[in-house]
Amino acid sequence: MGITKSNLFTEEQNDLASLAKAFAHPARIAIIQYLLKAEACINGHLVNELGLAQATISQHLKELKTLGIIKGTIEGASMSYCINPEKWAEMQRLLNELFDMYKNPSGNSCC
Amino acid sequence: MGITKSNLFTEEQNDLASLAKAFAHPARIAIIQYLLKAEACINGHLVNELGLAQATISQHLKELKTLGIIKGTIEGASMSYCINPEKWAEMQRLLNELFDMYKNPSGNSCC
DNA sequence: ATTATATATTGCAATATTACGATAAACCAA
DNA sequence: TTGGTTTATCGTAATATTGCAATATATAAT
Repeated sequence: MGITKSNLFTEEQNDLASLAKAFAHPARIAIIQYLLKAEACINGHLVNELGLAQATISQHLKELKTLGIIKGTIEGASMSYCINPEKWAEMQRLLNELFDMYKNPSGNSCC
Repeated sequence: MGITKSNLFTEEQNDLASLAKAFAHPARIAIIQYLLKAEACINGHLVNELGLAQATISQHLKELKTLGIIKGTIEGASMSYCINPEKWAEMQRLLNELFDMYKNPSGNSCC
C-alpha cells in the first residue's frame, strides 16, 4: 500500500517519526549541518554547497520548515534560513528520552 | 526520480540518514519502545501489541536488524529480539554530536 | 521598463516504502 | 507422521519520496 497506518500509534510515536524524517535523508542532514555551522545562512549558498538542483534543495528546505526545524526570513531578494532553537531543543529532548529508556540488561539478557 | 544521490554526501551523512530511517516510522518507534521496556522480547508479542499484520512487523524487524539496531536469537520455535547496546550507544553519540553543534546565536541571529 | 538574480511552485518520471495475503520453513507436541 | 505454532519470504498493489526542468514570482540593479 505505501500508506502508514498512523491511527494505530500514539501521537507521540507519530510525532517522533515525523521529526526523524528530517534526519532520514543525507541532503537534509547536510543542510542542517550547514545551518548549524554558518553564521549567515542564505539559501543560495546551499545550492553551491550541495550538488543538487535548486528545485530539489528548495523542496528539502520546505520540508524542514514545515516540521518547524528551521525558519526563514526574507533578506532582500534572497532567503535567510536558520535553525529554530525551540524545536531543536525539543527534538534533542524527545530523542534522549528514548535513548535513556535503555537499561543495560544486568541478569536477564534475552539474546 | 526517487533515488537518493548518496555520492554527493559524506559517508557520515549517509550513515546518519540511514540510521534515522529506523526512527522514521511509528511502527518501528513502537517496536523499539517495546524492546526497550521488555524484559523478555519475543516477536509474537509484537503482533498482538501493534495492530499490523505479521508480515509487516517481520519486515520492520528485518530493517531494524539490517541496520544493526536490534539483534535476534532463535528461541525454540519463536524469535527473541532485543536492542543491540553497542549500536544504540553509537546512535545516541552520533545524534548528540549533531545536536551539540548548535550554539545559541548571541549577537548574529540571522532570522 | 528591462534585465538579472534568487527562491518557490508545478508537473512529471523513477525509485522507495508500506502493507498484506499467500506461502514456505522450522520447530514442537501428540 | 501429522498437525499446530511461529517467523520469514515472495509477490503484488498502493502510496510516498526524490529529483529536476520549466515556469512563476519577487526583488534588485541598470
